Amino acid sequence: MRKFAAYFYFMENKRVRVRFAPSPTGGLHMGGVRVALFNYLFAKKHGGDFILRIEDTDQTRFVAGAEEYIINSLKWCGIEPSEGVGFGDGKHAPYRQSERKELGIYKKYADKLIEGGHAYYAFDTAEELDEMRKRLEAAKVAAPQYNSVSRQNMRNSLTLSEDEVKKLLDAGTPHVIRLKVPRNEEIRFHDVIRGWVVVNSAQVDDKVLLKSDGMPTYHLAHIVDDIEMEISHAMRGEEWLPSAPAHILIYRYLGMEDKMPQLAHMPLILKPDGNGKLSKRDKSGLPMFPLNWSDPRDNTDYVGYKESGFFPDAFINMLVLLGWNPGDNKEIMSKDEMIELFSLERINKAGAKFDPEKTKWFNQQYLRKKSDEELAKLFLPMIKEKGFDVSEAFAIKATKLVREKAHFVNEFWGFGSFLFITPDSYDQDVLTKRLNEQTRNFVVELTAVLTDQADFSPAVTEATFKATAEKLGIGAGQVMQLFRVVVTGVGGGPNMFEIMELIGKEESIKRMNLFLERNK
RNA sequence: GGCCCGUUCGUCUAGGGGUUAGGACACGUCCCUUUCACGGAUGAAACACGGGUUCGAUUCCCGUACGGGCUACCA
Repeated sequence: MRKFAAYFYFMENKRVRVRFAPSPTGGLHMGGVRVALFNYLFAKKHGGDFILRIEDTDQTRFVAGAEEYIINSLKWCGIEPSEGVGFGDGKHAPYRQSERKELGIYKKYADKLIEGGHAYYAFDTAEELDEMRKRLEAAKVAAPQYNSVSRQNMRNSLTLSEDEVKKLLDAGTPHVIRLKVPRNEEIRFHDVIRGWVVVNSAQVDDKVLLKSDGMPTYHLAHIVDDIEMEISHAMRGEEWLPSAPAHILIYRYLGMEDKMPQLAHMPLILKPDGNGKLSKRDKSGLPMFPLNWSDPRDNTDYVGYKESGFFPDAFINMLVLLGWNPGDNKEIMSKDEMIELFSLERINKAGAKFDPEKTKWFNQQYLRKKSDEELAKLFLPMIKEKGFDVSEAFAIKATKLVREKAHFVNEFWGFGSFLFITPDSYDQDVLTKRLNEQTRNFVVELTAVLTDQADFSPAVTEATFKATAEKLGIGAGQVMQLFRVVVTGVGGGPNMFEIMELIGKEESIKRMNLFLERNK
């Protein structure tokens, strides 16, 4: 408990404000959705704010349409920010970093660090940096990087004279601003999920804070924005853990450690087979994106969960349990229940492999909870697409029959096309096994009896079926599957007598006669 | 390579100094059922390894192994 003392202290004193801050460099991957989800749940749980900030500081990687895709994805998932790009500006607008850069917000902080002696100008060209790295590698330096040692041999405001620096600056020489990381200092920080983490500053490089195009890097930008937007908790992927010490230093040098959010580095989602971080090219057969995404960079179309027939609630339910659990054995949770049960302390440390099978199971669970009416609304357009103009009432009855074994609504047609189409072929295995003179006679007899029967309700037709079998001295079980093939063409499916009721007497009799004609 | 993080059934996980190590997915068997599915029952299946600490370690500590992440004027 002791380890969370600081955290609880924080909670009592500051309004919870969290953010999801993706870069518009491509479609929002399901790993990103999960980070957004955890932020959202935490904000809702504590009655706080959830902000969408767009971190578009890398102009070379900007992808048109990515921002809109992110917004649409969050909407579909029901993870709606209360503030930010696409969700209504709050008092901290703008929420796009490129726009904030125009306002000079980041430069101000970078200058403050320079003034304090904690950052410096560096004029090195890409070639010079490359050369440095090669030199260090050749010298077998364990960690070749721009740091307290190597910067002494580079062209920066720490090695150049004041006059030279001024001259270069006045001449508009391209330059960056780098963080001046101390040579040997223990940097200690607390992570809500991982506890205390200690890193020596010798491992941290002199990170670029402001790029030569005037844009801030992530390192500077997110800190400035988190301070200005009064972020209370910074939840992000584990891939940020190694740069967290540099971030601690920046807060410290800015004199704003008191404004630093609580850090929470979340475990990554791993590939289902083999190892490694889940990637957009995963071949598990399941989507990696919430919505269809056409990537302009590689000209590839990626299918989405939505278009694959997933319910958004099932999707986020699956996601929330990758690295978090409520502590009991509860697995199926509504969004409100997730909010109620969510806590940062119950997030795991280890990465979680994504399981496609279980993902499908979640969708099945949600499908089973929906009414025939709800599902029929989704099924009806698919029926019409196949060219069958049936009533909603018919679709509801069809849904009732075909829903049982389905994981997805888009499987309905495959499980019950015979409800709409008169079969033109029959399961040969069943015929080989079950069709003989005696059983064919049974079909002849049953057809005759049913033709004269007005009441086609399941109970009545079933009784007739059994009575006819008994009369001919055949067990009902002997002819049931054959009869199923007669009417539907296939050997499995929903209750036969309910199928007959739905397709109606006329169609049923027609199919039986058709079968007899085709199998003399 | 260096640094950081991690390691309970195949997978997601609960648990935590003394437990028959629990649940879920998937898999096997049985029951229910005209079939499939659902449901029910049941089976197989895990504390990475080695040292400590301790009366006792899966749980705490240290190593090792393995896995992951980072190592850009990308986020």
